[in-house]
Amino acid sequence: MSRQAPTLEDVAREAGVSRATVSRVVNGVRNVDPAIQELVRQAIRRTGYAPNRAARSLVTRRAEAVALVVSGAGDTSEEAQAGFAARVFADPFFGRVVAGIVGHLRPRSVHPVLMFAESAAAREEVLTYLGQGRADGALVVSSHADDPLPALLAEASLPAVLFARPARPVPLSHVDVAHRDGGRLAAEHLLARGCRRPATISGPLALPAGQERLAGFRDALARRGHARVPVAEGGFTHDSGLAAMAALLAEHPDVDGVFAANDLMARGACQALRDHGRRVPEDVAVVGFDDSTAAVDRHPHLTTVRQPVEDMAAEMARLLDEHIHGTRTDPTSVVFAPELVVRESA
Amino acid sequence: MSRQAPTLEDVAREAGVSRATVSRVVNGVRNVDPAIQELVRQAIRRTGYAPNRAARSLVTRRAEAVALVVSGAGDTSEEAQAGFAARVFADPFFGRVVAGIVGHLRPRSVHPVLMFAESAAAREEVLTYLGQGRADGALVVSSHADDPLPALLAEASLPAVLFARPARPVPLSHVDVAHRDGGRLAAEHLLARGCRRPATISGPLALPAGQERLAGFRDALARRGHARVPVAEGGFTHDSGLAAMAALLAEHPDVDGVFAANDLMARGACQALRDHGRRVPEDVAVVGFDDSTAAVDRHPHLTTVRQPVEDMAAEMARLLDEHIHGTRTDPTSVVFAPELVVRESA
DNA sequence: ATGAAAGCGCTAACAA
DNA sequence: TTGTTAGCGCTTTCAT
Repeated sequence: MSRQAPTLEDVAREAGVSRATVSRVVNGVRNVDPAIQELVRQAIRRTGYAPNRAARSLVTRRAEAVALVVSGAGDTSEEAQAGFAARVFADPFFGRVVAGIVGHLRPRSVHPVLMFAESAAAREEVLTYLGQGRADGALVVSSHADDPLPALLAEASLPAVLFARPARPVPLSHVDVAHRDGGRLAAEHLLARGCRRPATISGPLALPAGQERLAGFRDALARRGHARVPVAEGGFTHDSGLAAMAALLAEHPDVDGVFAANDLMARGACQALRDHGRRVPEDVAVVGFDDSTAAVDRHPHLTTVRQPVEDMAAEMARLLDEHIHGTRTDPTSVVFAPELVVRESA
Repeated sequence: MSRQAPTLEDVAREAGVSRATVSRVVNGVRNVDPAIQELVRQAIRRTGYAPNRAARSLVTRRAEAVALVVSGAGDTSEEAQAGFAARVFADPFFGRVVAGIVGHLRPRSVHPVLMFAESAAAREEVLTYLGQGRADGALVVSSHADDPLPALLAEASLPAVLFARPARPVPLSHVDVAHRDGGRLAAEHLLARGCRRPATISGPLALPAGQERLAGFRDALARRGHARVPVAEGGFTHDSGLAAMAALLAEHPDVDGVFAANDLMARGACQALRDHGRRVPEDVAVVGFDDSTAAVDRHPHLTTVRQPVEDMAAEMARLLDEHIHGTRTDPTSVVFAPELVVRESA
């Protein structure tokens, strides 16, 4: 709309040097006389020059941007799409992912482009976007077990890194947390505080995260003599946690400890427990998973298995960097250790 | 990393026409013989051609991307930054904004680049980013009353549209909801269902939204004979709502209706109420504001004043479009009507 | 209706 | 150390 933006040429003229020299100081390439460097810097300041990124990208073949794609599964209609974005963002987990990614990207001045891939058309769009070179690679967070996007990305050999191991193997790097260890941590804590009748609200068993948190919890309990542990499957949402807890209570009114496979469900469990006249943690101890904002956004603050999400997300970004720059070519998986955070609920 | 991407030139050779012709069919410019058009389309398919966006942007001077900036106020440190992103995303409100924006942007194949402007350095980055032409304009959502970004954007005459009227006037377009009308709706509903002792938990009074929702509520009540209404100021968070409700209860144990200036605080109020042995809505009716996911993510589902956030966000994107394309030059404000949604809590 | 050709602003050989 | 120059892939007059 406004004034015509100054170009390298303008700065060069202003400083009385060539375009190439200006380009060199802009890009911090050495072999430039300090005096001239200063001259150029002043000219840049005077002209208010800012490098045109399209021009640069055209020659460097790099967008300095990555797609941050939030991926679903189905062939959702336009209607459902709006809800999809809202739902994803409602998950307190996602904010930490973004924070971790931005933390890594920002110092490198690369920026995340937000994309949703909840339908076939949307997935196609992601591929096109990357194909056009508008982003150098993709960071993908799937919300479903059978998300087709990772495979598509791999097939097109586009640089991409996933959050969490996909349900079926895909030759793509990913980061994850040691879910089994997390389940174990929860079990041991419950036992250590004296629980005799532990139960669990698992995540969706179609997801590796759901299976493994459960397996870790069960194994640790089995090793300590609890062969059969009541399980109710949840869907990682508040309501499913509430319902699962109610079901558990109906079958086993004497439970005194619950491990919920995420914080949202733990919150739901707390509410169900209160609705049934049980105090947390006096009557029933509750351990969550994630350490999301949901863990401390109301009382009782949740004792929970912390996933170092920010670190994991930063590592995703780092891996993607390496794939983009060709420093790493083989798919790699980096697994982080969970950590028990003891608060009020157990 | 992989195969060299095909260019216009390649397609042209393949189809036996000139680059210009291929460009024309790619961009849907008429004046191209239908037969040749088909020929070119086939060549495109065969080669798997995808236009290089950097090259296109270089000549069109358009990035086909907009910055979606979430803006704070202070001069926050790096440390606090991580928390900032997580906090913003935790607000169920933000997901709807994103959904509305993406709904408008996607059909036009423009994409949102996520940026946080919570510190002076980060704000500078936003300006640079736009100055470099990496995005054509900015959609900004401020979380604080004294956010300096809008003024900076206006000063640099960069295309930008705000969500909500800024606390101090800035020559930038924005969308908003009629807060006063919303407050009035809440008051009338409470009265209509028989409340005799209404009170309110206001938003931060530094924000126009805080002031006006309160003013609308008060005015409507005053007109119906309730001259003095108990008010507790909250901070739009769950905890502040809980605390405010507790304070209200301490001073006025007989309240029978509460208008909370957003859903998060309404949830906090519900919890405080329950903690004090009051049933919702039997003993105390609660009305929220926003109709965010928080309104229905647990029981009782909230009766609330719905802000048509998706529509507002879409309108933001539309306005920005117009500013970018020069179809609109003067700052404009578009105000949406709120709507009462009656559910369980009142 | 189609083609030829001139750039858009930048980087990166290559020369000097 | 600095300058010259050749593109990067695309759109867009201007001819034809």
